[in-house]
Amino acid sequence: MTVSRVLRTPDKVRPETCRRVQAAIRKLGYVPDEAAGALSSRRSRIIGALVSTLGGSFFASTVDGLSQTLREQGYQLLLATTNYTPEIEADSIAAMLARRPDGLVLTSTQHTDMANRLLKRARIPIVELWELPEAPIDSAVGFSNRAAGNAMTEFLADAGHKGIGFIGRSSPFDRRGQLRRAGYKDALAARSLHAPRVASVAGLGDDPSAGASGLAHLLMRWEDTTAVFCASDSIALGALSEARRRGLRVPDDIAIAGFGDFEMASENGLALTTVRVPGFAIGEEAARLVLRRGNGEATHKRIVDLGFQIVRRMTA
Amino acid sequence: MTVSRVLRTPDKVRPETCRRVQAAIRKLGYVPDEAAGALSSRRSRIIGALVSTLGGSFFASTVDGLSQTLREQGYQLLLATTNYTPEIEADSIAAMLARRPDGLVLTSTQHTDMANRLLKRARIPIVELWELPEAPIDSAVGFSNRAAGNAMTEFLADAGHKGIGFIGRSSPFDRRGQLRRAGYKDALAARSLHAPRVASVAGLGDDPSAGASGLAHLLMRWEDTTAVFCASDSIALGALSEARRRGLRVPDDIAIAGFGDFEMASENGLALTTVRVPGFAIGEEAARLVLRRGNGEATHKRIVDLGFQIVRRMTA
DNA sequence: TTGAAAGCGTTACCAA
DNA sequence: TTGGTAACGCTTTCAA
Repeated sequence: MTVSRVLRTPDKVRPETCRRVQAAIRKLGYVPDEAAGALSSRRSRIIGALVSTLGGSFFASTVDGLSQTLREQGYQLLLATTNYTPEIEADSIAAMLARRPDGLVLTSTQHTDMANRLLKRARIPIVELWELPEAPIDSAVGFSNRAAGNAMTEFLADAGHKGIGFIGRSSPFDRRGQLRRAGYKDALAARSLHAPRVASVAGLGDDPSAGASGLAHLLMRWEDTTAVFCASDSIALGALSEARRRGLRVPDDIAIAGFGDFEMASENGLALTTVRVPGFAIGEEAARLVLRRGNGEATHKRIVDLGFQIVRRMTA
Repeated sequence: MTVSRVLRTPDKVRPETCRRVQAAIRKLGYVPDEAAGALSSRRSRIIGALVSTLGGSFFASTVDGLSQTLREQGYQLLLATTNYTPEIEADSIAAMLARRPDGLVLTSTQHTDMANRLLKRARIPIVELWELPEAPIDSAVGFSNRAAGNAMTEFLADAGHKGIGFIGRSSPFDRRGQLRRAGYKDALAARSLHAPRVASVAGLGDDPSAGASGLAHLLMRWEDTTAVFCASDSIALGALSEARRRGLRVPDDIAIAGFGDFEMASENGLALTTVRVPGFAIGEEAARLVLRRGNGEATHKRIVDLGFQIVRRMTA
């Protein structure tokens, strides 16, 4: 009826009628059924997002940014966590596709064949986050983890360090961590410094204990290490606490740099020297991009580089 | 047709037919439309969740738990962030209701009148999280913030402290923080210790700088303060760093306790004495509860107390 | 500017 | 065990 018009295109209806309808809506407590609308119009106004986990600080702000921007545009967010498991991701993608979302946002970089097939067939905008893939499925928003790893290592080298270690996870699913490590290695090679000194800590998820054992490992194996670059601020915190336990002064005896610029890294917290990455902005931009592409604006840049920033504080 | 049965109730169909249908499904790449199913069956298999923000560590793990448990049960999660704004919450509730979710999960405790009306009328299970309200809208999963605040203050008093301060936010929307503070005051009164020593820091969201300025304020106003209880671990980190700046030994000169047991508080991180709260478990239990209530099992407990735990580490 | 009719892709219900 | 038919509550399209 006319009700639909009042709700979707109020200007196509006579003001008087409009008011009458709205009054009725209020009186009856009518809430339109978007599911029926979606079925009929073939637009769901839903965007799906897949993240490995919300813990660990990396993606939480991105989901915040996504959610906020989508809401402002009248869209809703369907969220699934994959727990770093490609099979769960594939299942979740299938489940989401069954809701006919107007777009999909992914933070993982490894997909099963099944997942790739589903994504291809879906014919909706797909945005990959937190990296700049060479061959994106559709489009991407993020920054170069490799360049970031490189930049921080260069920063440490510029500060005069001759022995620079790296602490990260060894998980094969942590593609981004591997890229940061690759950037670290690039820098060492470019400076002809020394062979890579890497402490790879087993397990998923960053946590401080990885930093503690990583620093211990590094210091035992390469005594002249004077700086460490950690793949996340959580790891850096662990390294910091291990250094303190050993009576090492930071940054004089050992410089420590993190990654992520989590809240705890701030001036009044750890005062951690780190790499700031635009987590929230990635979410906002992903929302805009997925909606634009959904509107058929295929002319836009497919890969958006939001950059990163070295933040110098007290630990390096 | 029979396809629907093969998908929903495979046991109601002859194995042979079942196989043929499944083969066809694969060959055609058929993905059922859940929206249409929802419209027809009046069950959407969607649960909506509203959180103030994912940043700040408190709710991220709860959403992880929710998402994981819902997925296991074949449900999906519609997520919205309200940015601590009751009006946004009300809008988001309306938007979610338009999707006909089978249940709603809320982390905020303040709702606008409009929101309350909508919630009442919805006739779906509503689960409130992270507190034990005296009069829940429907049901709740959490723990007593007041009891937790009380317990930590008692812990500090038991350790012999005679001057105990509290640092928290002053935001009126932070109901839970106020309850923790109330618990702190209860304990002081029960011990006949001293009048409350509260540093209320303006602003939304916990962050370390609140802890830094809070500690400075406390120490200036009440010189004989030897312990502070912070409304979150982030605040505690700020207090810790301020103490360090002042050359104060922790816990000898000043004991510092946090709240939340965030990752950074762990043994290899800050080694922070804190209150552990079951964030992930709240999410899991909320998922189970909302689904059970949706199945008409109205007999279950409406308020689930998951408790908390004082974790004694190195700072108090 | 408004209304009537025909779907959208499922599931519920009833026959066969 | 299977298939036909009628909703479910919208939007689209077309006619008035």
